[in-house]
Amino acid sequence: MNTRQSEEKVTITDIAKASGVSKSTVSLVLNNSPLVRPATAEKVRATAEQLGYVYNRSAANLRQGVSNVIGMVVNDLSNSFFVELLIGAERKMLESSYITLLAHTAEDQNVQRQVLASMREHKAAGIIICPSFETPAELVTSLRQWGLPFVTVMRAFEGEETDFVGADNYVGIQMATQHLIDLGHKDIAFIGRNSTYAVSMERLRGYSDCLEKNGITPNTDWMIETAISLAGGKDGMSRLLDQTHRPTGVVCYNDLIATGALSELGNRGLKAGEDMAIVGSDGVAGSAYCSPPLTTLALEPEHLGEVASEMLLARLKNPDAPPMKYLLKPKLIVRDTCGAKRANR
Amino acid sequence: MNTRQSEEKVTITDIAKASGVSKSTVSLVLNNSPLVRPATAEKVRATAEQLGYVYNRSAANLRQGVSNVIGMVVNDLSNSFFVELLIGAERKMLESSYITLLAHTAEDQNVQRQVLASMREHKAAGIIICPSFETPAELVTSLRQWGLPFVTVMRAFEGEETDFVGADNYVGIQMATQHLIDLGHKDIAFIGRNSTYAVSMERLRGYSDCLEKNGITPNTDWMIETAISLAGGKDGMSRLLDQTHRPTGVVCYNDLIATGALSELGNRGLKAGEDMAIVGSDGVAGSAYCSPPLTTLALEPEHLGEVASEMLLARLKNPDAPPMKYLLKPKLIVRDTCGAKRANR
DNA sequence: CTGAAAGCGCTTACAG
DNA sequence: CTGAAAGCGCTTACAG
Repeated sequence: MNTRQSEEKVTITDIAKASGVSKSTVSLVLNNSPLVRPATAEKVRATAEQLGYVYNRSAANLRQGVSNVIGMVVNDLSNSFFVELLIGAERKMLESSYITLLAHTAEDQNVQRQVLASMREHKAAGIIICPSFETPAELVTSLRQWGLPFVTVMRAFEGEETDFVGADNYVGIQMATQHLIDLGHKDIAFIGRNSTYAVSMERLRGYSDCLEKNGITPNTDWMIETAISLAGGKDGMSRLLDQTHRPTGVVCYNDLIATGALSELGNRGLKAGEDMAIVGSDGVAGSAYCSPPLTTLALEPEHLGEVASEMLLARLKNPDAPPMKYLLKPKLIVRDTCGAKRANR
Repeated sequence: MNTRQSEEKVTITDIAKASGVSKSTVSLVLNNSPLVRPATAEKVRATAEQLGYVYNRSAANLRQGVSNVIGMVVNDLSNSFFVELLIGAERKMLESSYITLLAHTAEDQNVQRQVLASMREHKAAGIIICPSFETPAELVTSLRQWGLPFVTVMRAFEGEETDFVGADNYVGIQMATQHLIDLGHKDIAFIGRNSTYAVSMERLRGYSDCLEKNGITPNTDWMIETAISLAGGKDGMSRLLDQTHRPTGVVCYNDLIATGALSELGNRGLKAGEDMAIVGSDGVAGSAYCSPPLTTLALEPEHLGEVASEMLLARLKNPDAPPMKYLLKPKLIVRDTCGAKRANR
C-alpha cells in the first residue's frame, strides 16, 4: 500500500482517470462484476491498490438504499447462552461479508426500541433479534412495515408467523425431568419460574406435564419464582433448602440458574449428585466446568446463531418465501450433578 | 406514526415542502441546532413525524465523511471478562448516541485485519480494540495513517504511545501471590503461562517477583503453560497434580483458568481452600458463583469498558490531546478458594 | 434566523 | 464489454 496517496482521499473517479477507463467500469470491477474483461479488471484493481483507494460504503449505501450491516439485537449478554449464539451468528455473517451492528438491550424495552430505530436509519440489510422480556407483538408489525427483514431467536411472538430459530423447550425439559425420574426421584422441584416470560412457562409446563405423566402430582411450592441469573439460581436454591420438606432433585430453568443453585448447595456443604440431583438446560460451554460438572440439555447456542444467520441470509435472497422455522431438539448431556454416574456404580 | 406514508420514503425535501421552510432549515432542526426558532423547529418536527420520516444516515455519513458508528474489536468473547467489558463500552456509547459495530476476532490476525478494513470503509468514527494475540505494532501505524481514532484495551502495543485502558497486571498478581504467602503457603504454582502473550508474561513476572521478594525461589516446573481457556485451566491443574511434589497454592492467570482448575480439583475429590489454595484474576461475575466461590482480583471489566468508551469519546472531541492512560489498580476479593476464611476460624 | 446552491462518492439504467 | 449522465439524501458554507 502506498502510504503517501492514502492520506488524500481517492475516489473511483481518480482510479478511472489513472487507469484510463470510466467510473462505471471501476465500479463494476470493485463489485466483481463478470461483465468486465479480466485484463481491464486487473489493471483497475492494481491502480486502486497503488493509489491507496478505500471503498466508501456510505456512498454505496446511499445509492443502493441498503447497507451490508446486519443488526443483532440481544436481550442478555450476561447469559453465555446468548454470547455463544452471538459468536456463531457473527462469524457466519462475516463469512458472507456482512458486518454486525450489535445492540445489547439488557431486557429493556426502551433500549430495544431505540436501537431498532437506529438500525433502521442505518439501512441495515436485516435484523437478528432475541427480543427482550414482554416485547409486544406489534414490534413485528413495525418491522414489517419498515420493510426490515428479521429473524426472531428463542422467543417467538405470539400469534405471529415470523422466521424463527429456537429450541423445543417443552420436549427438552421433559427429557431432563424424565431423567431424574428414571433415576428414582419423585420429589422434584423447578427453579426459574417466571410468569412474564413465555419460555419459562413453556419449560415449567414441560416439567409439570412430565411429572403428571409419571403419576407424580406437581407441588407448586417447588416451582420457584426467581430472576433468570446466577443470583436468582442461588437464591432459589436457598429458598428451596429452607423448606421443611425438601425435594431430592431439581430441574433448573437454565444453566445460569443451575450454576447459581450449585453454588448455594456448596455453601451449605451439600453435594450435587449425592445430596441433591440437579439438571440444567442450555449446554453452555461453562457447564462442563461446574463443580461438579453439570448435567444439562444441549441447545447448541453457537449452532443456533449460525442457523439464524443462514436463515436471514436466505430471507434476504428470497423476500417472498414462506416463513421459515428451525426448532432444535435438545439432547441430554449426562454429567455429574444428576448422580447418574454414581447410581450406575 | 402514520403508517400509510411511511411506506414511500420521505426525505427532508418533502418535509421542507410540507412545512413551508427550506431543506437547510429542516436539516438544522433534525440536528437540534440552536439556530432555528423554537416555533419553526416544532412545526418541522411535527411534520416529520406526521410524514413518517426516517433519517438517512448513509446520506449524512457520505456528506460528513464520518459515521456515528464505533467499531468494537474483541479478541475473545468466550472469556466473560471481555463480554462484560463489551457490555460496559456498548452501553456508554449508546448513551452518547453512537452505535456499536462489533467484531469478534477469536484471536485471529486475518479476521482482525479484515474487520478493521471493513470498519474503515464504513467510516467508523473511532475504534475500541482489544487486540488479538501477537498483533504487530504496525497496526498502530496503519490506524494512525487511516486517521482512525482508537483506544487500545488490556493489551498495549510495545513501543507505541496510544490511548490505553487496562489494569496493573504486575501489581495485581503480586497482591494475589502475597495473599497466599500471608496465609502460610510457600509452594505456590502459576497456571496460565503463555510466552507469546505479553499480559501473561507480566502476570507471571508479578508472581515470580513476589515469591523472590519473600525469599522463595520460584520453581519453573510450577509455571504451567496452557491455553487461556476453561480447558486450559483444567488441563494445567491436572498436570500440576500429577507432579510428585505438589504445590499447596496456585495463582491462576485469570478466572477462566481458575474455574477450569477448580473443576479438575473437584474431579479428583480435592477441595479448593482446604486441600489446595486457589486465587484467580479478573473478578468476572461468575467468579462469585464458583464452587467454592473464587478468591480473585477485581479488575472491574464493565467499568473498564465504560472508561474505554469515555476515553474514545474524549479523543474524538480533542484529536490532538496527548495520549491518555487508565490503569486500574486491582483489588483482592477474598472468598473461599484461598482458604483464608478457614484459616481465620 | 432562513434559503439557494453545490457536492459528498457511489451505482444504475441506457446507449453503443 | 465500456462510457456518459443522472441521482441517492443529506450538510455546509455563503448570502441575506
